Amino acid sequence: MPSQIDELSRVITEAIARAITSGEIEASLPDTVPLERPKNRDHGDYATSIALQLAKAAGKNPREVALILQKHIGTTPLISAVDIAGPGFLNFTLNRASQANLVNSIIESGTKYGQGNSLSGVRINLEFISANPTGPLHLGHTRWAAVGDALGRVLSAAGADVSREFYINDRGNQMDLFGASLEAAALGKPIPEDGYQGNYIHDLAQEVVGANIGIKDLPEPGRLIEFRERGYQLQLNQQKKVLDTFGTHFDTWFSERSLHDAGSVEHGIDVLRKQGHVFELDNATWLRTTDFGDDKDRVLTKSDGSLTYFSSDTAYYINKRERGFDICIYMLGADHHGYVGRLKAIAACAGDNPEYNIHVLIGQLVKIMEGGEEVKLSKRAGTIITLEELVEKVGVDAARYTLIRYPVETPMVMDLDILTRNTNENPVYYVQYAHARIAGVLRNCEELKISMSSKDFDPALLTHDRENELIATLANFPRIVEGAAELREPHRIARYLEELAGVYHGFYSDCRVLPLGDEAIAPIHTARALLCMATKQVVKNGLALLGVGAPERM
RNA sequence: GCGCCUGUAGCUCAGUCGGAUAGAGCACCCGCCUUCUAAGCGGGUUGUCGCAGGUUCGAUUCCUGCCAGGCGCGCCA
Repeated sequence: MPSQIDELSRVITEAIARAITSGEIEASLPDTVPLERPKNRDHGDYATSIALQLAKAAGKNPREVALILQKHIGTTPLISAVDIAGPGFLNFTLNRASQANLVNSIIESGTKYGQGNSLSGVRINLEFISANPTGPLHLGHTRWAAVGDALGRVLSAAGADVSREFYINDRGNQMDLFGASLEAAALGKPIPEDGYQGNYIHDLAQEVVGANIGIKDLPEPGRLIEFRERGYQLQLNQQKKVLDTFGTHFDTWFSERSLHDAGSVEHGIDVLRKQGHVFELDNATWLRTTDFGDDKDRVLTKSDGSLTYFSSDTAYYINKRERGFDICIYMLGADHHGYVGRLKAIAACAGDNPEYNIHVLIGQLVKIMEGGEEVKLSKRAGTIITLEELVEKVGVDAARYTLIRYPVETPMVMDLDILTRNTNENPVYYVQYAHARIAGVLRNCEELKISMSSKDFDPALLTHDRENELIATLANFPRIVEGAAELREPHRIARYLEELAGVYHGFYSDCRVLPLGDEAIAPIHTARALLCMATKQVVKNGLALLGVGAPERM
């Protein structure tokens, strides 16, 4: 079914064309017609500023242009009125009954309503969290666990072929430090100065010892390696388990070591060399990233022959592209924003388009408030808040929803006290409550044997302002999903759901769904029940995109 | 010094190609459950959109400069 927007856009374009042919307006036909939902409902269902834009070329004042277009548009089955307002806006009021047909099509589409194809055929590699396997996932990781997962769902809904990937940083000095820290903890020795200090190290060390009898008696350097490897596996499994309970799943757990073992790093450097951006200096091998806007060139192979972390990054990117991904999305913390330039430069050096093939999202840090005070987070002092602790305090749904509802570039503040309260101070309940409320109404409809068949649906009955507003809001959902995917901003889904829930609650207050008292069952009850059903579907679909539950009862 | 992010109501924050009277929740005040879930609804109060210029029919939005806060600038990983 063509959307209302397409239909309106077509009607307006044709009107402009007629106005041009008749000589009333001198202008060229615009490529697209700007159409928006006016904030103020008095301004109709849709509005366009096209007259203001054409006015310049036409040499007429905008209201005159609007008047001419208005004449050429006339009315159609979809449009019941066209008004001119303000400096020259054209405001469209749609036929309410024709809009109400949407209810049936939402119910037919079911879980598919909201999905689109704006990204169909695009293969996307979505990498997020990518923590070191040397400790529990903390708050920063948790923001990505929620947002990254939601983004994956949103991109899929837009038709993209998405693969979620967790890059395991299991190579390099920090792994040895991790091993040494575990070993020291197990032997009752002081943890190395720059080692891992948290309490979890001691617990983990005990776990390693318990599962590997005799490990404490191994000779060096085998003992340290054994602690490192056993600890690595346990810690990684713990991360996987926690993410699983959080509802965040990955298609691929990609080990940095495997990149080296497979010779991918050398291969990556070769690829870049062929592109002509690799050079030797001071006994080291460099990538000339400054050719593409990076602030300095980067070392791939150090003068002692060892490989840098940056060489893994380049190899990994090239590996992703060779696996067939069109777009590589990276989600990084604010403390890594310096990577954006060099990652883009890697893509450019590989001969790709950094504006298309690579997309880096930078998430600002999360501040935690408890008891009216900021909780200071420090790895060293062991005062990190883990994903597990957060979930324990506020639950999966509240944690996910709260982390998702803000744009990632907002440095957000999480107030644990508010999250813990099951009140409407927490927007997740506001949305979930709407879903549960509708579920309750529908249960009652069933009990009263109100027909829920689409055959008995009469769209002409849904003409109340509240009904109209609700239908208009439901109609926006596909656009919201598409926009969220396009802009990589899943928070738009959450904001939309809050609006939808509000509109539904308004409808609920003013429009009685069930027959009152001994009132006979009439077609209006069926119409409203189906409107409820469509709304429930959209709330459910929206929450599913966020990975948040849609309860039938609360 | 250079770079990225942020600055909108008392608080936490929305605000996609520039649009009409700048919004939501919380907080505060006043109403609404003898029949659908009151975790709700309706009404009221709240603004130098950090500051100063520029672009134009029109700027919270785009450009420049400045101020404030956060983060970052390794042959570390």
